[in-house]
Amino acid sequence: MARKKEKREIILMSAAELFAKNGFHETNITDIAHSAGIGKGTVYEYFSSKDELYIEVVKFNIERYLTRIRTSILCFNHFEGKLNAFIDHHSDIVQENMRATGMMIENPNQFKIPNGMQEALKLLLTARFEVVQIILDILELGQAEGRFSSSALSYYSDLFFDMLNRTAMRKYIFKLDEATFNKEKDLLVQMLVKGIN
Amino acid sequence: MARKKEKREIILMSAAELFAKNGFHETNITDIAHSAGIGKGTVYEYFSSKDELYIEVVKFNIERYLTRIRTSILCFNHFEGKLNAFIDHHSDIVQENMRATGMMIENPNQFKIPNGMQEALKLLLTARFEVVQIILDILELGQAEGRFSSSALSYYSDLFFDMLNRTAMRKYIFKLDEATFNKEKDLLVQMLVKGIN
Amino acid sequence: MARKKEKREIILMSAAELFAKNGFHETNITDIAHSAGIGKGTVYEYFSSKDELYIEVVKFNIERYLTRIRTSILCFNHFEGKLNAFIDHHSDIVQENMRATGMMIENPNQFKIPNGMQEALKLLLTARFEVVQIILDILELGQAEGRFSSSALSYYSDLFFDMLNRTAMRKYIFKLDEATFNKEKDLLVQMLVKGIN
Amino acid sequence: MARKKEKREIILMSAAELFAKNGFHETNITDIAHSAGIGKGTVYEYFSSKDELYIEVVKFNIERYLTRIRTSILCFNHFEGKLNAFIDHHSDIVQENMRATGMMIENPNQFKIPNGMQEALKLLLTARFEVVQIILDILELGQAEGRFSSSALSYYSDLFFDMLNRTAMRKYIFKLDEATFNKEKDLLVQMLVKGIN
DNA sequence: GATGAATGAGCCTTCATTCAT
DNA sequence: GATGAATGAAGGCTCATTCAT
Repeated sequence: MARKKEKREIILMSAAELFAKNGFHETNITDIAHSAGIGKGTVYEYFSSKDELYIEVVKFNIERYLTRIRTSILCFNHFEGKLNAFIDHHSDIVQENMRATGMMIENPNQFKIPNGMQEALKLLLTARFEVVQIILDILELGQAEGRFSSSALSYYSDLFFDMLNRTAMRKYIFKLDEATFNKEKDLLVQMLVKGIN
Repeated sequence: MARKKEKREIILMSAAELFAKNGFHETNITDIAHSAGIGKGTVYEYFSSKDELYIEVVKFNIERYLTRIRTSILCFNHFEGKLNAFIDHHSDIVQENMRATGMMIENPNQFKIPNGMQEALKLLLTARFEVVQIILDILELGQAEGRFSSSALSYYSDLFFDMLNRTAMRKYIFKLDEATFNKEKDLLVQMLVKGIN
Repeated sequence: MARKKEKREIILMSAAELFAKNGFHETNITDIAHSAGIGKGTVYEYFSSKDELYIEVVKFNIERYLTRIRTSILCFNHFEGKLNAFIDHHSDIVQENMRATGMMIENPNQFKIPNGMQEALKLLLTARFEVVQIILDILELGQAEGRFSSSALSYYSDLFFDMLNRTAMRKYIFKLDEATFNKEKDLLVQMLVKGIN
Repeated sequence: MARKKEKREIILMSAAELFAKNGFHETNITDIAHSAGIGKGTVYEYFSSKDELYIEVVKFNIERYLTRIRTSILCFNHFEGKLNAFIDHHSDIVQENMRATGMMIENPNQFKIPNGMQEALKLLLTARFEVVQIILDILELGQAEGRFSSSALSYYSDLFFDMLNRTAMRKYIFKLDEATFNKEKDLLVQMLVKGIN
């Protein structure tokens, strides 16, 4: 079929898709193996348990997300460029995720973690911290550019992640057309700069 | 033990606590019954299935939340008063919920819905809509008071719910002292009025 | 409601109907109580268990059947009259039972006994023995009247019960009209007297 | 242990035995698995549910019965030969079934169908129809051989199945010796030909 | 005597995991 | 390394029976 490295990745991606679409408990190993085109027992050659597989899926998703966001903002040098790139790619990822998983447009459980799975939780919290750091860097750049002054950029960065995420979700939840969505992205940036004006 | 009405409520509250603490799948009927101090079969005298019980818990939580928020803002007549009341009570509810359930302070899954439980999902989406409406009313009051002008209050109201929620969560996640938390609440309102400034 | 004696009978008849319609396991005490218009606990005032209730229902059915058959043949003095009365009343009982219970016309399980319920089984076997004795008396009368001679009337009596029962069932299974059914009753008696002829 | 085909059959036979001995409701999957020498979950590898397993057992029993009866009468060319072969094999099957299942000799519930299991009921009714057809073929052969004349062979065939079945049951219920049983078989055929003589 | 709320034993079924091939 | 048949723990749910009122 493929080399060891590749088969592991196939399982990981199949699992990522099914976990995203159906959640942890509603996804079973048989389905994952079937979706990956391999035998049930083979999953256990690469992952020691369903829990571990889930952890690896979380890691995989986080890595993919961070890599993409970081790459996307790399080629911009200024505040606005970086911020827009961040917003656009985050929105795209939300969109792709929803399309790929056929996720109910209204489903707010994108980042659901099975209770008690502490390790996955820690990974996600750490990842959020890293994302917020990226945002903070952008905001500090904006401040250096004189767009605004604030001694609370750390707080605002944290908040901004939720604001952006909600803005991206809104597009799909409310089936906004591109123009309206762009308007909302502007409103989001505006809010940073001068509040609800 | 108690009258019929009361026992239903006892089950509901035990279930609410366990579902919140451990999630739907990790909570079993035996645990709920045990926690409610009753026999397993008794749960089925009041709720026809685990799913139905879950739905009722969601309804119960929503009702409790909305009633409390609505009551709390009722006695204020102006923008700032209502907004602060909303913020304070939402924060308190988050705090109480976390204390009551012994929820891992880092747990972001407060509003997790088991996959496929469409009815619970709808309830939650409707509830969010109602909360956002409450926020919108407050923002419109602020606008009437001349605090700001905007033709996008609807969008900002939606966003504000996440901003506030995150602000409330931060207090417990980062174990902020009261002073710092109050500072962040101020920053939140400030952001509305004049952006990151 | 009624005197003790009467309430017992109400339960018995409700149970008889439900057991006949749905079988032992598919009938529960709640349904019986409801159908009898009393509380669930009250059933246990009159019958010590579901099993005992079932036994009593079997006794009740047997008694009713035997009484009716015996009464019906009493007023006839000769072979043919008694035999026809027996056939007609047995058929009527089968029919009534089916109507009363809304029994699937194709259901062959009229006399189903829950496995392991030895006492009910014994009652039914004893009852069959009594019915066969009634048939034997009639056949012996026929022999005394010179209709046929046989040293094996005991065997034939036993067989005759099944033959008659099947003949009665056929009417409902195949939805035979009255004329055809009467023809088959004639064929049944004929067979006794001169075989398939 | 055995190949897939064989294990399915082992489960089927264990289930057939237990269902026959104890009935549907008094037989649980754990017992079947234990009796088949396998784990409980394994049953569900071969049958999707207890109901399906029951249906398959009914099919299995019918198939076995029909095959055997058809084979046994095949090598006889004349009425009496075929009829006796039918009678003998039916009796043997009743006997074996009773021995194999340790069935209470008095148990009349051989063909009991759990209420509401419509599919099993249909299978059994169809099977009876096929058996009666076999009997009809034999009787028509007898008529062609001039043993008797009748325009109601269809009715008599239907009746004959019950007559024969009762004759076979009598042997075991009343613990008849071989001679008496043979006498009764003769009486049965005689009855066809010339009635209770 | 009458009631029905409470109970828990028992059963079907699922599914993560193992292991012989 | 790959497989999937086999397993049994675990959980939702039913219902006969009890007992306090």
